Amino acid sequence: MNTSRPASTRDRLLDTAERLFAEHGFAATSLRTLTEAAGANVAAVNYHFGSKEGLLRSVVERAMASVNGERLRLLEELGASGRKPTVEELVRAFVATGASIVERSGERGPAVARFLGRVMFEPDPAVRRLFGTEVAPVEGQYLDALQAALPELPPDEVAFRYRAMVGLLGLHQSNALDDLHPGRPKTVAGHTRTETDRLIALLTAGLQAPPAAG
Amino acid sequence: MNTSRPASTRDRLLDTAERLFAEHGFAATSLRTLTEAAGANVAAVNYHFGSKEGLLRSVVERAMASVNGERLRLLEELGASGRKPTVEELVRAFVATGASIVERSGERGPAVARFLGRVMFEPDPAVRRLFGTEVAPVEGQYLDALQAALPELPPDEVAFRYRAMVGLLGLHQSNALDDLHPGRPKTVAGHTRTETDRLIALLTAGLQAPPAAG
DNA sequence: GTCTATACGAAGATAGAC
DNA sequence: GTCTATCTTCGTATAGAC
Repeated sequence: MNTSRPASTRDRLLDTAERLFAEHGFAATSLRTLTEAAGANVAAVNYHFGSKEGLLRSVVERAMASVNGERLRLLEELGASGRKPTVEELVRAFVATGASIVERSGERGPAVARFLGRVMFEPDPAVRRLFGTEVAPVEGQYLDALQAALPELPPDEVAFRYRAMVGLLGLHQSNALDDLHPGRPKTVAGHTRTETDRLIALLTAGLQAPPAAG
Repeated sequence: MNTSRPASTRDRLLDTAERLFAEHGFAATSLRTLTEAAGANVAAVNYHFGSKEGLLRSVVERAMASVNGERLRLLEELGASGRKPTVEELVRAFVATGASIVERSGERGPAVARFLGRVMFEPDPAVRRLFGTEVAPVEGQYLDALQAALPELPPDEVAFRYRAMVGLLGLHQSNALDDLHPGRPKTVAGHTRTETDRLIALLTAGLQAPPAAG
């Protein structure tokens, strides 16, 4: 019934892993469940990716590739006009990219967003570092642009706020905050357009706050 | 060597669980490791707490009890003066409490903070809800106070920003963001005073942002 | 090269004897 | 209250079919 099911075992493993890791997290997803859902054998993971963590690495890399590309493209676009990008433009470019992957990757979209959001908060620090390695290429450029837009702020503070932005976006994407209110109805797939706008509004103001009275 | 080691198996289990859950997370901490470190038998957990999750519940309850008490106390103190608390005062009361438990609980302090920060982002939604249930009592009062301080904002938006505050504080306490920068030296125990101030500055400005252009 | 069937050793939680 | 025995499930390794 799923006509778009990828032909190769390798691709099915990547898709299934992305989906299940997004749903249940890394540790809680067993290779047996995963391979069964992908219609493959347990050993296929080891063959194609070396290990469970190797599979995770591949999923992260694939997912981040498009996000990184899009972020750098937007950053270039902002700089192309000649004038310095504002804080709001930078925040919007960064956050909207996270939100837009939901549409960009077709039906895989929501899983990609949720998966990436989750990876940054996995209990295992090695898994989190996996994410850190993948954002690194974009990070430098965004930090520079933010620093230029906030010249009165010391670099330490800019870095702190950048990290807060990344973290809050991750929480937003993983829907982790929804469970914090017991009564709150949980969002199923993504987030409404207005929730993303709310996040951008909060971050734009937060990044422009006067420096902390150390 | 450890002269302050609690006498009862139950208390030793609570302390050890808090410490190990803080260090490695819930799923990654095996009952065998835990009970061995606590000088108890594997089955002791089942006897005292019913299950591994029952143990977690007890640890969460104990840890949240002091935080909740302190937060309500501060909120009352702010309201006692007669005038309406400002956004900054509310943010400071909420965030500083999270940071202050580090000192308040003696040598257990850093573990408590890290543990609580971690619980909110565990992959298992049931675990996250455990935390949600425990913050609930304070939540209503803080939401009311925030809404009073931000009368021009719709309740939805106030709730969104409150959740962002809780989430960002959790990230701060769990040090999850440190691994996102590969080169960054990891903080060992807690956070510097200035990092907490930075968080307060960012949140205070973020919460006072103009409403999102929905 | 791709993939499957199956086996292995370690670690998990729990039930029931004591 | 404690300990042990047991049963399950995990990730990985090996051998070979196509």
